[in-house]
Amino acid sequence: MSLKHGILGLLANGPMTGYELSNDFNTSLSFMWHAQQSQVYRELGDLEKNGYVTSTIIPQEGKPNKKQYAISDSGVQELVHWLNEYHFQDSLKVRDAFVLRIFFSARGNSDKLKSALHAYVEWNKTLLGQLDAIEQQYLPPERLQAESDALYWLISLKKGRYTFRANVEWGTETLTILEQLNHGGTQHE
Amino acid sequence: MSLKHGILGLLANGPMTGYELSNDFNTSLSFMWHAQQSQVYRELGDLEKNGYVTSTIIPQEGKPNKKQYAISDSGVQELVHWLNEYHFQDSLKVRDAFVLRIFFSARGNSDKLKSALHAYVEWNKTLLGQLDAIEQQYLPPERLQAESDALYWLISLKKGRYTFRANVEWGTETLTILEQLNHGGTQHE
DNA sequence: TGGGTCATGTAACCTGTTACATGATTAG
DNA sequence: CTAATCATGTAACAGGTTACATGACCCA
Repeated sequence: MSLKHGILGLLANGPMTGYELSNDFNTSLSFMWHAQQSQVYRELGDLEKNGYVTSTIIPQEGKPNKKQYAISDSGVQELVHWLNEYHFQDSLKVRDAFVLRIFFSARGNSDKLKSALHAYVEWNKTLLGQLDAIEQQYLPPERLQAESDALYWLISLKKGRYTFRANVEWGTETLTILEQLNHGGTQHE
Repeated sequence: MSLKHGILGLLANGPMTGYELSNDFNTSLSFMWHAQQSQVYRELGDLEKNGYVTSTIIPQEGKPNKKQYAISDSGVQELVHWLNEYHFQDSLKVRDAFVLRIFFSARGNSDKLKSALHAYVEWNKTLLGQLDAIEQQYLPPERLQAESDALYWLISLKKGRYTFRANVEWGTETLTILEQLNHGGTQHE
């Protein structure tokens, strides 16, 4: 239900191609909504069929033609309607295969688990660094003063920070617990 | 891919019915893996078709018959194989419609947003309380000493705590930011 | 007498994933 | 010369959601 609205939201700031949209969902937006390229193209097809967006083909030289999508009036209407629903229950439906594995890990290999946790912590630190880069690129201080969008950008970004920081803290604490176990005696596997 | 292994993991501790499995995924396990009842029944059908589980019908009086599933040898094998993969990339693919909405909220109604955030914070506090209840019910101190499973239970539970706590902190900070905005002057909508 | 729990599922639909296909240009 | 980037998509499949269907028992 929401990739649709993610696309409409982006197009509300100006026309974009499927390629550009897809890149955004895989880079600067990936900490709040991730999507596959093939999914974006399919969704754009549906949106156009339903009249929420229109498309124009832009010829290019030396590169493949672009197909640029623009939001329609009914698209804006649909976006605003969705926006004001503000329910959050769906976003709390967790599906975390990594934690699920750990839950069953008495049957697993504890060395593998430790190195996975280490990589997990490092990766979350990398993600935190990416958020800093995004902030520097899209949210210079002068923009925060001038544009009302920028504040909501910043708030969303903070959500990513809280999440990844929590992951780092949990991972680090867990590693400590597992190390103590090893030194303390009883070893599984 | 992982509901399958979640079911196998639970069945590794003893036989269960679809109804019981489904309840677990909607209550005590929901902070790490959430699943619909209909999904559990479908998955059990597939697992049985592939020989990972076997079923026995247990007649009951005054209640509908139970269909109890037990894990097979190849099921255990499949579980252990999955367990030792330990990759975490999937669990970091975010899809958070609430944050996405906020990202576009310059076009939305800020009073609605504030009350939604308030509810979000309260709900996350409720979830934290549920984790405490789960810990008290399943993880009394004596069990942590005695059973090696219990440690991994606890670690998974901590993940839920970190996550929901981060949500509370982010929501609270965001509310403060939005309040200041209102008092400071410029109002959207 | 109305709603909750116990207990099984099916069907239709929507969303997400993986893999494939094409083909020119550009940077290392 | 090889890999990445630009740019479009399709097809098949896997996984998740919503709604429906049945029926007895228990509690307020």
